[in-house]
Amino acid sequence: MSFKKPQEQLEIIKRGTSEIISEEEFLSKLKRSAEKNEPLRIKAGFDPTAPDLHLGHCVLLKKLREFQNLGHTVLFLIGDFTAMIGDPSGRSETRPPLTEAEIKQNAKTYERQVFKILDRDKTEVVFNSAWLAKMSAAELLKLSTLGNVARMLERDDFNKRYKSGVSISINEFLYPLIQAYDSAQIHADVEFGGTDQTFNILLGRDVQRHFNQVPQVAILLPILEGLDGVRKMSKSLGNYIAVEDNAVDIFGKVMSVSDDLMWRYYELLTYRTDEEIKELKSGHPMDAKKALAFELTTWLQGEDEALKAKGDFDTKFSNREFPEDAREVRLDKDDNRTVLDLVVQSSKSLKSRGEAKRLILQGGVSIEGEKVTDINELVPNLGSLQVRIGKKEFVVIKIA
RNA sequence: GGGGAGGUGGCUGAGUGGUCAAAAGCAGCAGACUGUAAAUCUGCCGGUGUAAGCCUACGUAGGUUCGAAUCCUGCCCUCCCCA
Repeated sequence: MSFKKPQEQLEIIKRGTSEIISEEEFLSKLKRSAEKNEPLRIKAGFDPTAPDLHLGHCVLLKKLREFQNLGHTVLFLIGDFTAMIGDPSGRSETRPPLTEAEIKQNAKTYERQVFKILDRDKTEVVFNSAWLAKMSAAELLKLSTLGNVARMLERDDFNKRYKSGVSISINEFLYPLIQAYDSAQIHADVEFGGTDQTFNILLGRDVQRHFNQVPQVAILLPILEGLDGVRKMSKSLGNYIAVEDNAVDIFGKVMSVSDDLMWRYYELLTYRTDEEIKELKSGHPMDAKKALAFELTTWLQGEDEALKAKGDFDTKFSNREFPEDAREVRLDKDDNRTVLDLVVQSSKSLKSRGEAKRLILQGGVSIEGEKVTDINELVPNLGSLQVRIGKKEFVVIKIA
């Protein structure tokens, strides 16, 4: 296998990254790889507790894929051992430790999602339990001497939590070290992560030096904002687009994003060149957004699904028509069925009767295109009815 | 080990015996406006009920009281100061 010129590779990888530490080191690694005709080992670590991958992860995965396209090997590291202990980092509530079976299950889910984007042939999936489970207490203690409290407290999130009086448990101090140790174990040439991983990745360099290895290069990627446009995309904030969302949802969620955020998504998630983006900016924002939605949907769910999703979106929202493939619900005859009953019986999204009542009273429900606001109005007791519940739910109700 | 502060709805955070299903903000939902944008404005925002009400809920288990998020006791958890 032959590699592109190191300088060219650097340019490709550099695009869209937030920082590379350091570029010179990276370049020399690329040079050596090309000379020896050996792929670089690119590490990316994942926590198996949250197997619901979203676009935030995709920023990283897309970059990894670019590396693979250049001929390098991705080491997809699943932090199963760390998950088994129960990682409390980030949030105040401690997560319950996962069982071995759960972790296996999650890892499978991971692979299913990840290979939508990564090249399976150039990926090695590794579990850190392979070496950590065997680690002795003595070795762990030795490792822990490589870090110190003052340094740990430099890390931004620790620092904030410490100052504001939020608890930090000892094992959280161990996590960065363990992650760093992983890098030494797998002899990573490069480690990838979001900018929030800076500290951990840099610590990896120290640990590798300790083991007489050439330290890994840190490649840091920007954090993708979620649908709200402010906070980072994350599952717990509910502002995410999951890799496994269905095409209609992906398309719809992208369309609901603000114009500003749309350009950010273009930059971080697509292969569009600067010129193309400029061109799009000069047109109507909605066209650009539809193009983005289509592109991302295609990426994750394939073109056929994306086409359907686009069609669906156009009928529902652009043309405000009732979609043809709306969900169908069959109900038995009932002479006394009110609008409220109908909505409660057919909706999937409403959690309580009170919520349904509110929705109707506020004008969020229409039957056969007519807005209905009287919850006690009786519904016709025959045939089929097109019912719209809230913004997103469309149901065809068949009464027989 | 000693001393102090605290744990409230998805989150932040007010509330120190009845007027508390609990202020305010954020998030969420709906309507108006639109490009299903965003921003803005309006309404809603524990469950059930047409409603009065009832049920559940202020870390947890008890207790005091006609009445407790509020007072007392035990337990769990967090933070600060001292050692």
